[in-house]
Amino acid sequence: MRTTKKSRAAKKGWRTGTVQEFLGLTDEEAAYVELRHQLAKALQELRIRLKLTQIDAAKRLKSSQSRVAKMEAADATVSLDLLLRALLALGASPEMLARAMRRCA
Amino acid sequence: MRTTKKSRAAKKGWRTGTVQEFLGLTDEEAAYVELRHQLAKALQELRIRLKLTQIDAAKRLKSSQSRVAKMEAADATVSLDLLLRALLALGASPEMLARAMRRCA
DNA sequence: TGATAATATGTCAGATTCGACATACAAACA
DNA sequence: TGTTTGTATGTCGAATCTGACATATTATCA
Repeated sequence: MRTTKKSRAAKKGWRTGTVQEFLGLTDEEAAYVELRHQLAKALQELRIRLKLTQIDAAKRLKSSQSRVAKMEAADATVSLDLLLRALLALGASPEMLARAMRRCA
Repeated sequence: MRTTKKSRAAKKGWRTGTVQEFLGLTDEEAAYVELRHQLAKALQELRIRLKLTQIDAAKRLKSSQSRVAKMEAADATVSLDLLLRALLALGASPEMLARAMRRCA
């Protein structure tokens, strides 16, 4: 964020800070959340690149449309386990996963 | 594997092939298993680098010694989720995780 | 050798996550 | 506008995963 935006916000009385601060997450919790979001995004991008609907994807994953939607939304009821298996099932390479992880840093 | 070893094995009547072939795993199943093993190994290496016993590690992870042992053994009852959270809890960087992923390729 | 510390394995009740279904919302087009 | 297609959200019984405990196995050292 350029300082201008932050200071403008301050002038208007907005409190600024990270989501992590706001929720009081530890570093590892924040990293975990971030990781989930990066993988969820990677999954959606991969599905779209393959020109699949969520229903198509669900078939390949032997799951349901609703669960695919939740995966892509990084819903709390979706485990990293499921996210990673979904990515692999759609043909994501370990290289691709590594890149998604890197994005968390 | 250098060819010499494989051909020597053949001479002795050993059948050679990958574990994947033997178990009849699909590519994605094999990748999933490999991923688990790489992360399990990374966890053990990290714990040892920190000079922690499994009991010490269990305390930091708010878990038990037996579960830590199973994590490091990539036991079937341990999810990728738990493995990744354990790694993060011991301070593994996304960079480190990315490196472990890449080792699967 | 035996004692002690570290790690591995088996089991289980409670917690979490799963696929599935119903249904709500949103975009594209008639 | 209504219809169709794709996506999001809420719920639930069944399946899976979890920490904990007991116990076995494997070092390490006296």
